[in-house]
Amino acid sequence: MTKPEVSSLDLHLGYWLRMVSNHVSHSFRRKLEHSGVTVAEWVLLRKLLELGPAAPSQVAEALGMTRGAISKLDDRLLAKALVEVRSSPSDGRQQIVSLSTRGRALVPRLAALADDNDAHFFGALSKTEQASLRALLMKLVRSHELQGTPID
Amino acid sequence: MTKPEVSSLDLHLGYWLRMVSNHVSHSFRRKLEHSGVTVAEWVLLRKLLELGPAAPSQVAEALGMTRGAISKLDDRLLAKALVEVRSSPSDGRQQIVSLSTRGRALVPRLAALADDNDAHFFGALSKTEQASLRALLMKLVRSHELQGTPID
DNA sequence: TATTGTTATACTCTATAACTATA
DNA sequence: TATAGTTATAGAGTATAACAATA
Repeated sequence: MTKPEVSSLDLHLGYWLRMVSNHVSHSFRRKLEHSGVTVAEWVLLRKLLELGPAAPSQVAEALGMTRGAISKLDDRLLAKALVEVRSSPSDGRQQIVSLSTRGRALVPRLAALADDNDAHFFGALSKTEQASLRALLMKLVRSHELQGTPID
Repeated sequence: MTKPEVSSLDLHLGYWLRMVSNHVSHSFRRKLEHSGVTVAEWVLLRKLLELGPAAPSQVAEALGMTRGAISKLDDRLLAKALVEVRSSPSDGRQQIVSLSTRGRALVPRLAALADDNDAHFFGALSKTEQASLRALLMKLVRSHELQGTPID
């Protein structure tokens, strides 16, 4: 027994991943503050731009979150007039959420902030390294069929 | 103008990083549940093993967290009898937190869970790819002098 | 009954800032 | 005064589960 103990104390990839990711998100949160939008809200707005008008449950599915969580976010975005909600003509239970004009105008500005944030953090890597990192992350996403962003 | 709009909608490395990291952490949280310890508590326990007996402020510094946050975590770990706290003989203000016998016994078991989790997620990558990912993350950590794990 | 969305409740994680007790 | 730690407060992010309306 050669003191195996905590074999891989500092070796967990998950640990480093979390550390880096948390710093990136934290920094992004700061950048978003000025626009009065949180990270979770940004992710939802961004997904809505991608999906177009969509039902909350569809968004929940796409983001890997619960309907309750999406409902709460929708409330906040509605209060900020960044999305619009209407009922489905075909199914009275269903709603359709879409970006408002204001929301559609805001998304590119937020995306620019995300660009800045990316540039700041990943600028420490060469273009080749950035591409490698992206490829590795995408491979993990595909391998596990990660469907969402449980922002958490 | 060739509809630049949200130029890099799906191109943000930060986005993918967050997605993967959140899934890894989420899965780890599930694994930890059985042991009655949260992710943040695990990180603190792990750091305490690394540092040995240490003052809360020292741990806060090492993890890039506030003293208030550490204080709360210490409370919880104390309630679970996983750490012990004593006053510094030399300075009445200062305290010294260390793993209890029970805590010391637990850490390797939690590390094993972290191993499992890593294996599950990063097993989708080859050994070479895992090494690349690690190297890239470490480069980012070093470049930005990330001192902590603002778990968040 | 099954499904859509809402709401009530409850955590975790963390920050900020005010406060207490030493030094 | 300055430092160590605590506490009060707040808020983001999210889950679970019970519920209402509609199908």
